[in-house]
Amino acid sequence: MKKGLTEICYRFFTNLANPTRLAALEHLMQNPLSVNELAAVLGQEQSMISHNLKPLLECNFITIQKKGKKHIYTANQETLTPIFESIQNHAQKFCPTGGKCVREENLTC
Amino acid sequence: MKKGLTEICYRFFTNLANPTRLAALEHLMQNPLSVNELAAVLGQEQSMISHNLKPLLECNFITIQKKGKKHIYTANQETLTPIFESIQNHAQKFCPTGGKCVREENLTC
DNA sequence: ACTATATATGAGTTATTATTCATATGAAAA
DNA sequence: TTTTCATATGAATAATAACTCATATATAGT
Repeated sequence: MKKGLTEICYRFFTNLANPTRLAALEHLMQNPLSVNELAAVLGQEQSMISHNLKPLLECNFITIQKKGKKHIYTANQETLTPIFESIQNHAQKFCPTGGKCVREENLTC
Repeated sequence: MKKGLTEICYRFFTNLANPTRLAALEHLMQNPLSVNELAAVLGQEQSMISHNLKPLLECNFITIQKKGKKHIYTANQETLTPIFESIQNHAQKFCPTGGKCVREENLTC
């Protein structure tokens, strides 16, 4: 692990450690959506979606494409697909019962 | 992205979105260490290290091995190596200047 | 220009998470 | 069996991040 990666990783994980942003990404991974479309599908206020898309955009987890009034956001599949796959692998191997861990004493993973 | 993965990812990212835990992992990726060894090398209090190792252990990002009084912690390379590699890839491709992003308008990634 | 629509931003509040300090537990040595 | 060393835990405080509401900006249509 290179020097400085800790800092990059911290920004990376902090950015993604948010249920609204993850839910937004989950939808954007399937197809690009506008802010209001995301708000509708997630049942959240528009301003909350905008606030949460901003950091995702800043770290290029998503890209924006402005079509008239609408801002269409697209997921960065190149980055996100392998990350989510790694997490799925970890979950399958180490948290197989979905909420409980392999090791008996650890119940919150 | 499977249903429920958002929740797993949230725990995953929340757990890792912490500079102390990332710094600890950075060292543990190189070789297993005890709590006090980590405290020394990170210049942090023992209780803080213990507090931060706990969630890492709970999600099996690290494992513990008790040798007498000492508790030796080992990084889960299988999970962590690909994750950190993915992040490095992302950083190289999308944040090449280390702090500034590819897209001009995004300066905080 | 004026209105409607879509999104972004700011500031205040609330909620969550991290840190610290004191203390408890547990294992080995004297 | 009590002392020491190593780690863990609890509770209070401090720090950080999220959410909400009001409002600003920007684009397009009338």
